[in-house]
Amino acid sequence: MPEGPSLVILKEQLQPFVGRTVTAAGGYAKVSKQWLKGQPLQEIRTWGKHLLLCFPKATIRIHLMLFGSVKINEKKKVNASIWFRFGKDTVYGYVVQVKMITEPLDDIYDWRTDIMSRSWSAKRVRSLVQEYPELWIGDLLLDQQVFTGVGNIIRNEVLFRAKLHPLSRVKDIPAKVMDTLLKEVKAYGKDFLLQKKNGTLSKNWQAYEQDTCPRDHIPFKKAMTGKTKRHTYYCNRCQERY
DNA sequence: GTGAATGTTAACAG
DNA sequence: CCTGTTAACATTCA
Repeated sequence: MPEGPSLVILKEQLQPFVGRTVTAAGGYAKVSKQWLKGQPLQEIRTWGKHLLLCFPKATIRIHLMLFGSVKINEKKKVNASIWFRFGKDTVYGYVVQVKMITEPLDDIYDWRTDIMSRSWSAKRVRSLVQEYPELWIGDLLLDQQVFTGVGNIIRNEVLFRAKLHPLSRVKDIPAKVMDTLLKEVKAYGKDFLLQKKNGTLSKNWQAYEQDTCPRDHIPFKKAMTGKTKRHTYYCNRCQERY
């Protein structure tokens, strides 16, 4: 369930808990939790696929990985990796990876690469991209240090929108095409968020999990491209390979 | 029942 | 030592 935009939705759902105080916390995640009791939830942030629950003493980082979920007052059969009670309400994190962060967030996170952040900077991302001239763009798009919050769906949709082949070498991609790609990453992040909210996300996919190219009406290629063992969907005709 | 899926990292082999 | 592969963590859906 988790690419950058899904985390933004999660953050919004949890917003009512900001300002409330943890009355108990637990879960099987190997992270200390006893300190959470009595801590008010000060703020919720996201960095790509990281959900950051900020308390005075420290921040709890939650990553949903592939199967994780965060639920409010929904007790499942399986134990929660972590849970927080706020009086009568409980927030559960199921099958999530949990980490405690004590450093100031600004020291460890570069908000300029987060596609869902107001601080996102095409300029910053472009200069980072140039540090990997030999990589295939399809691989680099999944690098969270460069394209923070991009997952396999966004990767496929954005390559299609930019008419760019996943097996293009970064150094061979014309500047204009790279600019288009960066613009589409940001734009599709926004579209993803809106479509997910109104339940039309998968309906609007043009490439991901599709059989036919909507532009050329020929079959998409479905393959594991590059080093990444994730499926890529692309059209050999309209997505140019540089 | 089987396999694949919006993910990442630690352990291992060469 | 560096690099590439495999295992591991589980859940849900087709």
